[in-house]
Amino acid sequence: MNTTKNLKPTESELEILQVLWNEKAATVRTVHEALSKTKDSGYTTTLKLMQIMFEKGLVTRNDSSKTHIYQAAVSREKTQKQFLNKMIDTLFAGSSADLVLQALGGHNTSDEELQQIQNLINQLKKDNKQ
Amino acid sequence: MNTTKNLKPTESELEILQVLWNEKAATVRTVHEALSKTKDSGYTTTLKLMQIMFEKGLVTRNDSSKTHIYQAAVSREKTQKQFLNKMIDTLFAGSSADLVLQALGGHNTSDEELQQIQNLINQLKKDNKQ
DNA sequence: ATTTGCTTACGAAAACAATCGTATTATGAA
DNA sequence: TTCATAATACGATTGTTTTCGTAAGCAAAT
Repeated sequence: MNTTKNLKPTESELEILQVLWNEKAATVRTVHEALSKTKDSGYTTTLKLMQIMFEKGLVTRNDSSKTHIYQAAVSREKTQKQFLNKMIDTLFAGSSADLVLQALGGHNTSDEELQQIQNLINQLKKDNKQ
Repeated sequence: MNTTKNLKPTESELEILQVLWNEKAATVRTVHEALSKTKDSGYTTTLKLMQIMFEKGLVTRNDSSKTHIYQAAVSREKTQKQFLNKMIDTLFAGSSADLVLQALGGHNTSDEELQQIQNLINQLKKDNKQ
């Protein structure tokens, strides 16, 4: 059984999670600084968002010192899967293959990446044979 | 130059577009009926949403008869690409390959679909050589 | 002609998300 | 100890999305 609530992070929450996933742990200040590169909202906005995320259980925090340290409480992979499934559902009529085709076409993908995907496909083909 | 405004459809608007893409053309009633299978909001809600979508230019409509006929004004492909890019950006740190790997793993993909993807990969590899 | 039923139009409420201003508190430096 | 700084807490505002109620129009059936 999984007690984790299945909350879909909002747009802004995703941006914050992105930073936390990269940094592993970070203060509001650090997160805000990172976000400032691409958007310009105030510090208290970031703070408030992170407090809300804490209430929702999207992040954990260590408040043993005055400056709290935050960590993501949901994994990158799980979140990716969550959004991917939603997207396949509402935008690709349930076909993950269509999504893959669309993602690969109209995009530059390096040989290296192609090889990675190739490997996975080979693996999946083998699995299908079982 | 492209005069099409680049509006990102909302969640509910996507659901409606999905129906329109499938049906090619549909009345509010038809769309609402289709949506009713998976959600339960009232008829006028669907109506209002479609009116808003009309104002935004997301759909066109033929109002020559009392019962208007709607069509999607944005293509499925263009919209897919729009969301895919956004997602790769905010959730996969810019790596479309990561997205593909995640979409293929943890999912059942038929041999047929795998073959389709395989073909595209071969094509892309060839293209990369140019 | 009147009623009935389905339609659009549209304002307004409710729900949700993002933003900020201000008060308060902890901490280290003067 | 006092002061300056930087942090949290949190209410309030603003903006956007979703929802619905109600009015008004049209058309077919009675």
